[in-house]
Amino acid sequence: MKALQTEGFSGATSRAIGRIGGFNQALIFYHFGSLDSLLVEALARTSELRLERYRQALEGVRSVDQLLQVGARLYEEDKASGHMTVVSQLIAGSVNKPELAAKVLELMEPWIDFAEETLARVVPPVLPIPELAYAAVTFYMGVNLLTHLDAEGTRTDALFARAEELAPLVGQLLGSS
Amino acid sequence: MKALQTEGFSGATSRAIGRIGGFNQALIFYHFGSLDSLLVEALARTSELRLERYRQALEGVRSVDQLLQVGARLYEEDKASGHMTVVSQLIAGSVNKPELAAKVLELMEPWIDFAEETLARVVPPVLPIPELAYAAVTFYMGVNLLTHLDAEGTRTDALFARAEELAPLVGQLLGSS
Amino acid sequence: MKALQTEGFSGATSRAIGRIGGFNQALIFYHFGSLDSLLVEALARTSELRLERYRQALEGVRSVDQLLQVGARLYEEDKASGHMTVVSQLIAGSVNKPELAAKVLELMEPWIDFAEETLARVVPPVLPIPELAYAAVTFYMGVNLLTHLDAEGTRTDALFARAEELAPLVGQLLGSS
Amino acid sequence: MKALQTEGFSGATSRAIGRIGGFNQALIFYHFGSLDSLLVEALARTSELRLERYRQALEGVRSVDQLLQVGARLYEEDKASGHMTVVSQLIAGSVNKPELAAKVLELMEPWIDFAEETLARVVPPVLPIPELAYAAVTFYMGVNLLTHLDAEGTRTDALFARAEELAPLVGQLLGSS
DNA sequence: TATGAATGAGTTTTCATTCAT
DNA sequence: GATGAATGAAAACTCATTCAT
Repeated sequence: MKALQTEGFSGATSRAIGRIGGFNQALIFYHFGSLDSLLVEALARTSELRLERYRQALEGVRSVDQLLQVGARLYEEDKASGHMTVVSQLIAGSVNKPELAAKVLELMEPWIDFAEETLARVVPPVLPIPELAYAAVTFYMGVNLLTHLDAEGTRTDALFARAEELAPLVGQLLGSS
Repeated sequence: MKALQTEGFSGATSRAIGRIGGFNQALIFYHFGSLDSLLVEALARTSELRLERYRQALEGVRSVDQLLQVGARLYEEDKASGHMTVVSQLIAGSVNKPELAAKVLELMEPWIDFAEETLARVVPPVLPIPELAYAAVTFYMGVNLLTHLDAEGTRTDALFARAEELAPLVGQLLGSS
Repeated sequence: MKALQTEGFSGATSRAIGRIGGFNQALIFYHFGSLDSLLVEALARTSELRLERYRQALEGVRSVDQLLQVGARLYEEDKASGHMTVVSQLIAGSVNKPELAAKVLELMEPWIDFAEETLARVVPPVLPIPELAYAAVTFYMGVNLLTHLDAEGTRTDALFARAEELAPLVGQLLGSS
Repeated sequence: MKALQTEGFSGATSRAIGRIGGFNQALIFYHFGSLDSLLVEALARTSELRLERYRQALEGVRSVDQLLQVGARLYEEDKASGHMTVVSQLIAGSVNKPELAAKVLELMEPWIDFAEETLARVVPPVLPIPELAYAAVTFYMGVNLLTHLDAEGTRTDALFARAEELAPLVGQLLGSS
């Protein structure tokens, strides 16, 4: 994960990973068979850990208002832990690697399901939950992708801040429908 | 652009580009000095062309309703032309290349400005236009990134379809605020 | 010559020479046929010019004393004009290029002859003039080669200074034999 | 060393070295990091070996006479072993490579010291030992440089032969001062 | 005379992966 | 489990040279 963060997908070579992790590069192949397998495994682990954390953090949430507040905190964690970079780098890096793409897609499914479950608790049922969930995930991918460009994260931070501010209004709007 | 689409950032090597374009790979360095310069140039060109197209397509738009309708069409064009892949691949590929990242960021600015101008015409002024614009661009980056995972584009297509459907409702909601 | 000085033999490429001289690299091939021909030509010209200058400066010299004094001045000129680097770089660069080596050798001959003529006027005839001349040229090649290592030339300068100082002594010694 | 001898500095490419040595060129980078490091290492080793040999061969020497005799034999060894070419090629090749030049210079220092020590034992103390030592090293660099031009070494051989012949005379001359 | 574009072979270096130990 | 060495393919980039204009 550290390698993906600092070197990007095309820089996350076996040598780089070995150097960063302080071990022999051949171990990657001994334990994982191939570089891509290691990367997928890294994605799988961080994905599972984060999903668990999301579940726990959002289980009590019942309003858009709360959702946005807790979401902002989770976003900070994702950023700090490097989870974000792993996700966006692997997605981007999977363009010409069908097997990698397939596994990434597979790991994305539980997130879409989770988004649906959560939104179902929070949003009036008139709204199309599946599409909304996919939109939320899509948006979050954009956040992932832009994270390193928007270096200090000022703009995205501002976004979340503003969203929290407006949350009551949104809740009201949706509630009124 | 074709190389980025079919091979991804890490596969868009000078050899691959030369092969796909049917010319000697050394020409890339003769004309552009480096691979990255070529890629940035490709991004700059498609970005400019698409922005021009967006301007023309959205200049008459005055409602969220219309915006979503025209937006769905523009999205289809972006996808078909390969513009999307260039964008997401270069952003993702710029993680460990500060100069590349800087240039990509530079090329993104006019889009954010454009999003602000457009939203200002379409959305009630109570809403925070700058944040909304950045959110829109972020969301679109997510769309770019997921494009190749969601191979036939079914899910994202569904998203746009649903959005168009709901556009009047959104307009009503916002209008009522 | 400037290219050989600043870039060395292996860096004196057609592109580098064109850039430094401010002309199109293809001109080298138009006018000289090949890179090596250009380099040989450069050596030939500077060699001829310097030999002419040496002849004129040393024609009146009749003692070791004077020879060392004038020699020190000629050495300074060689260094400043870049003549030295051209010589040493082309000799070194000719290791695996027989034709180049042959031409360089050819250009060296007049210098050996000239050294013999000059020494014959200056040194007692008991001494083996041809060997002494070759030794002088050899020594001077060493000076050429070391010039860029001994950056400010302090050590070689000290050598010449000391030699001038001791010249009368040497003259005496040789005269007494 | 063989590559430097047969191909010269600009021809001592990783491919050439690998081919001549009968190993994969990538090994150069695995073991030495860069081509230049390999070359410097080669110089360091031959330099150390030869210096050791020089020390041992010259330790008992107490007269110019003997010095020239032993020197001629050491010169033959230097030529046969390829030590000469390595030295001159690396010096010449370091023109536009400051780090290489620095390391070459560093490796030359012990030789100058050694020359001083030896000359101090052999030459009357009236003479300026440091300058004489530097002159000796400089001369020997010239010998190195000219070695491949003067293919069969006839002229330089003659030089040494003549010097041995004249050694007693020189000793006498110096002794008389 | 001069130029910009083009080329194929070359450069150093890095890659993922294998393998003997 | 772990390591250092090894490999062949490929990376970005540069080379001398050619050629049409």
